[in-house]
Amino acid sequence: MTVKLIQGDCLEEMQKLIDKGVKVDLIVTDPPYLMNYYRHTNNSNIKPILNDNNFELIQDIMPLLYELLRDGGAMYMFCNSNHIDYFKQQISQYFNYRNILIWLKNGMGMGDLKTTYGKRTEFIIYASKGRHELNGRRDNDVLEYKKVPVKKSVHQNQKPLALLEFLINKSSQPNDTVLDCFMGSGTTGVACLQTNRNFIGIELDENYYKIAQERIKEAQTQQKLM
Amino acid sequence: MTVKLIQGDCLEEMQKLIDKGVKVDLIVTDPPYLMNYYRHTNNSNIKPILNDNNFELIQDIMPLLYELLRDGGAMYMFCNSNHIDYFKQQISQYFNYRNILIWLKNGMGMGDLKTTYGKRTEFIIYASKGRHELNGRRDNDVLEYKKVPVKKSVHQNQKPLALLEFLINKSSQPNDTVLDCFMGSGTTGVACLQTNRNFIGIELDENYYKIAQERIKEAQTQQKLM
DNA sequence: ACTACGGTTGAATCCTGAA
DNA sequence: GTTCAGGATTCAACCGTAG
Repeated sequence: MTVKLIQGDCLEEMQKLIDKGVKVDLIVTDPPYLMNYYRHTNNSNIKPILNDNNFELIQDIMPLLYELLRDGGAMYMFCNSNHIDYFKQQISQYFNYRNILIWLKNGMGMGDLKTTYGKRTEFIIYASKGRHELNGRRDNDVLEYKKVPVKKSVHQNQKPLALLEFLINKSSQPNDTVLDCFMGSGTTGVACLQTNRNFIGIELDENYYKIAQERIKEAQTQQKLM
Repeated sequence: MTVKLIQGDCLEEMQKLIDKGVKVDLIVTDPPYLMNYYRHTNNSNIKPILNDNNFELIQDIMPLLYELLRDGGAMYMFCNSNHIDYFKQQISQYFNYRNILIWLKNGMGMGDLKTTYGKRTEFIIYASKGRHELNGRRDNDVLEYKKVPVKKSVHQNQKPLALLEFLINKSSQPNDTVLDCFMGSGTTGVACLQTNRNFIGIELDENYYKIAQERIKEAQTQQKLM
């Protein structure tokens, strides 16, 4: 299995991959959610989120993602309910929109306690390039996985490993290549190692890039020991 | 408690209500989902679905709904994942978008078995006019209610009574007035009787209008007996 | 006539939950 | 246990019309 980690701007780096003729079999990624907020936590590893409502980024990555994905490949993009409309429309401009999957978490999110319902969900838009068949039995659109506890997490929005493994298993084969252009702390990469997929991960932030490197290296070491 | 049932076009009838100065405290409605397909069922009470992708209708009702709702009131609008982006954007043009609630059903939908995940969910967009406080404890965005079995239902997509009662209780007080401009078989009206709310229901289809009349009359009779 | 295109019909088909 | 019916769909075959 090969793991390729790239530190840099995902637009530039994806263009370089395209220029080299790279194709991937599956995209699994968790882009910035276009929100301005700070995370309230005592864990100093976690940085405040400073997206400037960067809608253009989401728009700009779509043609690159589409170009990089092989025909018949799938994409899973995390998204929260606030921007589901924008994400769905952007994705639909290039890909075949298929499902909105619901990640059903334990616990509730924050937000105004009196005027809104607690958020126990996050969305994952599933789309394909051409016809893509899912592996295994017919699962449904509700994926129930516990959150990674903040105390154990190194990234502000770390996704459960089992959830990523599920998506990878549904939509790719062993030895396929998976791309995550917003790698964060590298959970997708670890999931790829566990499921025998090659991985290409891109991350802009140096701190997260190093964390991802370490996590993936550690997972590789553990795998060799087994 | 007063129940007002109107047979007619909801655009025209809502305009008449506005002209009379009517205001409602809550809107709960289940509009056509803008889909074209035929339903496969043996229940002869249920008509095939023949929406002609009437996007304009959804657009046109928004200003009327907004005008009819009192300041501080809420709206719950059912929607499926295929058109969630369109519904959310239309609603956001007038209302304060608050949450996408997930109705978690039993069973799965149909559709391509190989390329899509089975749908176990439907969406309910919760929005408000100005600030609206929810009643009772803080609930979350996942509402688990079993489907009404087709054999027991009189409408193609009858919603569970308990689900409607939940929404009504969260966002209105006894003696408030609730509007449903796509009444269908009148489940919202029955839920209003159960929760001591006044009800205004509008339905275009004569067949469903009569069914709603009967169901609501029956619910009233049962209530008087108690 | 032959293709291209668009709109409509109905077959398919698997997991779930109720019986 | 085991059987059995049904689902806010998608796909593909099939027309009818137009170029």
